[in-house]
Amino acid sequence: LGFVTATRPQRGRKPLLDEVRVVESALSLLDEGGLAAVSFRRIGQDLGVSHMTIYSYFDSKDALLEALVAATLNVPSVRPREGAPLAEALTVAMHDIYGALTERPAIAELLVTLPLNGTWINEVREALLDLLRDVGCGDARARDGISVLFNYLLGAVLIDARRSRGGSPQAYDQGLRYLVDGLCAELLAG
Amino acid sequence: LGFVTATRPQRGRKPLLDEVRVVESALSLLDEGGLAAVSFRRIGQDLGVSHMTIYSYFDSKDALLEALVAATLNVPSVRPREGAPLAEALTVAMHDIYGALTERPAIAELLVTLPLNGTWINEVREALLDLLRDVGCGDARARDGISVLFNYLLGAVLIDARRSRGGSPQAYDQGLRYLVDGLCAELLAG
DNA sequence: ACCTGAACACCGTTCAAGT
DNA sequence: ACCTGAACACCGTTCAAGT
Repeated sequence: LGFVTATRPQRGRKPLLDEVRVVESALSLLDEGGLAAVSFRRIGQDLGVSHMTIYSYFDSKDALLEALVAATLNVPSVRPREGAPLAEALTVAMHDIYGALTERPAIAELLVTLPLNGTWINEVREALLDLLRDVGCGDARARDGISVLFNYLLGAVLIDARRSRGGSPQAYDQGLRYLVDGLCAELLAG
Repeated sequence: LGFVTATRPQRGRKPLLDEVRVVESALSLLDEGGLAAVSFRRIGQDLGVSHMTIYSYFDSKDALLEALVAATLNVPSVRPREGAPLAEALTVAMHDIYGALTERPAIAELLVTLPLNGTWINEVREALLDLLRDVGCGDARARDGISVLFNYLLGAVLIDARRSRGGSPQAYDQGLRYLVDGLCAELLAG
């Protein structure tokens, strides 16, 4: 569960919990009962503490939810690999993020609902931007490209998650191909 | 506010309200304070009735929220116009839906959160499918096409709504062009 | 620094009762 | 059929008090 926890001076009583255990409990509640099942009271019950104890680790529910998003979005392939062609690197990264969000659609809902003040979104964003900048395209163009791809990714996850009689499973790859092709053609030509 | 209300036998007391007024109140609360401001209690207060009276018009909060989505998505251009080229008709319809959702981003969130059992989503879907079928493409292919476009549309609305330092305003049209071009090329060739 | 229960201000919804 | 207030089972969060 990759998110940073500052080392503390350890004065006073030893903590019963830590941020990771709270996040794990929250994620298991999320997987079982959806977003509605994630509450400070249920987490406290799950961990055998007062629901108020959770405030020792997260200042608010929004702060906890942001940690859930960060833990989910932390996939390795968004880190740029050297030497790989642009289209392939982009496609792999988008595919992995898609996979991570498809396994936990509620996290995609949070991506939409949350204020997104946290640092994690900027990290993911910058990593993807580096993928585009490596190929020598300008900053504004790279931002538009990321926006285009991420728009499509988020929409795909959210719709596919609750598809009743929608498109086929290949529909996502099909659209992604259109976008990557059009994007790369314009980037390399311009 | 285009959604159907069945005419009733009118036995017993004359209603104080009707579904349209409830929806209007809910939408004004939504525009002022976001989704969090939409509650049966506040609507009742706004309309000068008990919060329980709202249950006379909508069986549950989800039913009310679905009506809000239906009222917002009811844009004229999704109805097929005869003689217009496919790419143009699709682009216009997508553009109008995009505009409607951009003015009320919370409705896009609802599109994501809600179960979507209602009939309205099928109507919009069928209307868009007709646009594709008019050009003679198969049913499965048409569904995939709609899925691709709608994925992108929803993602774009949700991201653009809370964009802090994202892509430029043209980013949406750019991606839409890639998708429509790729889609039409494949449809007409295959 | 961490933990706790009571209390506050909200929810949606059920119920029983009124017209 | 429509309207209502009390009550129930939940929330997140503040507060004061404990270790």
